[in-house]
Amino acid sequence: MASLDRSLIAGLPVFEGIASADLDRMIGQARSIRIAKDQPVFEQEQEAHSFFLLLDGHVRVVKSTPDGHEVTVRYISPGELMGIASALGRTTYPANALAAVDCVALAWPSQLWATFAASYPSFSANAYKAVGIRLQDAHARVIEMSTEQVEQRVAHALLKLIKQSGKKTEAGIMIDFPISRQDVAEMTGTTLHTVSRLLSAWEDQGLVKSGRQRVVVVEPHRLLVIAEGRSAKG
Amino acid sequence: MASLDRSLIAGLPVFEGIASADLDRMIGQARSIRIAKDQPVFEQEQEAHSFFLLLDGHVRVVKSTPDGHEVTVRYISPGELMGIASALGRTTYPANALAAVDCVALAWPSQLWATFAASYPSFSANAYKAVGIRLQDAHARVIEMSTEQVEQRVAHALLKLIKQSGKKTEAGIMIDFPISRQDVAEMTGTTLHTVSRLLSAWEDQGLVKSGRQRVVVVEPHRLLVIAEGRSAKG
DNA sequence: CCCGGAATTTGCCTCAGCGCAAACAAGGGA
DNA sequence: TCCCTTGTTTGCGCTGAGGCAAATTCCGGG
Repeated sequence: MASLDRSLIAGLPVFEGIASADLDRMIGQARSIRIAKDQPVFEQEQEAHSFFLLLDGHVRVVKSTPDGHEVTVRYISPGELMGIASALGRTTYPANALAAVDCVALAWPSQLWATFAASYPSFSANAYKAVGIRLQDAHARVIEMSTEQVEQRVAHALLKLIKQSGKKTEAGIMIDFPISRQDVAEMTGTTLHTVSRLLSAWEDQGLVKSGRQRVVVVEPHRLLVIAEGRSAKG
Repeated sequence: MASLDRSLIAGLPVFEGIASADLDRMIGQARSIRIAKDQPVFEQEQEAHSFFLLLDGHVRVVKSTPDGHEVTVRYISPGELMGIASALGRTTYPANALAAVDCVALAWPSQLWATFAASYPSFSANAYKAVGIRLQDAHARVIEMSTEQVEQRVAHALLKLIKQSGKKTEAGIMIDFPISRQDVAEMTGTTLHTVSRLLSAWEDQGLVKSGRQRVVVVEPHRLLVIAEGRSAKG
C-alpha cells in the first residue's frame, strides 16, 4: 500500500480506536483494486470471497428481483465498508454493486473478517455499529414507502443524496456522480417517467437544475418542505 | 429464575455455543417480567434502560411517524431478543413494543450488554447474526414495497405470519394471536379497508377464513401463488 | 461535423387503491 | 340479558401515478 493512502485511511470511522500498528497490519493484508465505471464490484448470489473498503468513487448497490425489477438499496461513499456479507452471516453477496464512477477500493479475503473481529475489537464494534445504522436506514425507508407519496419520497431521496455526496457549485449543490431518472426511480419505488415529471416541475419552480444524468439542488430548503409533506398542495 | 424456564432457555439460538455455567450467570442477572395484553414493553424515544428476551407471548413493534401514521416493523415471537438498542449503537428505543397477548420475558439492564458481549463471544455473535437477519428482512420489505401490489404484499404478510406464528387447526393454519385488519394494513402499507376487501374476496374463494382479530389460512399454497404475482388476474 | 444510441420529456389514458361515510357484527361488562 | 364499544364490511367517487407511445435532446465516437 502506498503511504499516501495510509494517512487518509487512518482517520476513517471504521478504524476509530485501532492502534496504529494494528491498522498497518490490516492494511498490509489488503489488496488495492480499481473498478472502472459501470463495472461490478461484486454480484448478487456470488460467493462472497472478499469484503471491501471504498477509498474513492461511488458505488451503487442494487437488488434484482426474479421478475426483473431493480431496487437500489443504497449508494456507498468513500470510507464505507461494502460487501460485508460475513458480518450478516452470509456466504454470498446479497446484491449487485456497480461502480457509478471509476473507483478505488481495498479488498480483503472474507476469511479475514473473523480474524479481524477477534483481534481488533474496535473494528468489530465499529463495523457492527455501521450495520446497526443501515438497519435503521432500512426501517426509515420502509416507513417512507408506507406513508409518503411519490413526490415526498423523491424529494427525500435527493436530499439524502446531496447530504451524502453533495458538491457545492455556484448554481447549488450537485450530486457528485452521474445519476439518471431511472436510478432515482429505483431508489424511490417509482418510474423514470414520474421522476422526470417531478424534476421538470421542480425545475420550473427553480428548486433544482437537472440534465442528462445530473441533478443540482438549488433550494434544499424548499425541497425539504416538499419532503416533509408541507408543500402547498399538501 | 425458576428452573422450569432454564431448560427452555438453554435451547434457544441466541444462547447457542454458550457454556452452561455462563448461561446460568446470565440468567442470574435477569429479572423476569410479565406484560399484560396491550401494555407496552418499551416505548419509542424512551431511554433504553433494558433489553429483553421474550419467553412467551407475542409482541408487536410499531414505529409512529410525526404525522400520526403507524408502521408495524415486525412481530416478535418467543425466543427472540427485543429492545436491543445497545446493539445498534443507540441509547433510546427506536420504536414502540406492545404486547399482542399476555407475555413473559426476561429483562437485563442495558449496561450489561457490553459486559455480555465482552464475556460471552458466542452471545455477541448470535445477537449480531440476528441483527444481520433483520437487516435482510428490512431490505426484503423495501423491495416488496417498491415492486409489488397491495394484494401481493398482504398475501406475503399473511404467509410470514403463519410461518412465524402459525398454529395448525382443523380448518387450516391460524395466526396465533389477535390481529386486526388495521394491524395487517400497518404491516403492508395500506388501509384497513383494502385489507378487509381482500380478506373478503379470499374468503369467498375459500383461501382463508377470518373473523374479528383472527385469520386462518386455509390454502397456503394458493395464497403463495397470489404473493408471487402468478394469480389469474396477473 | 455528423450520426446513432441513450436519456429525457410529455401527452393521453387507465385503474388500483384510498378517502369518506354509513351500515353492520361481535364480544365483554354491568 | 342487554348495551356499548370496538372491529369489520361495503358502496361510491376520486385521483395519484403508472403504462404506452412518440417526440426530442444530448453526448460520444467516427
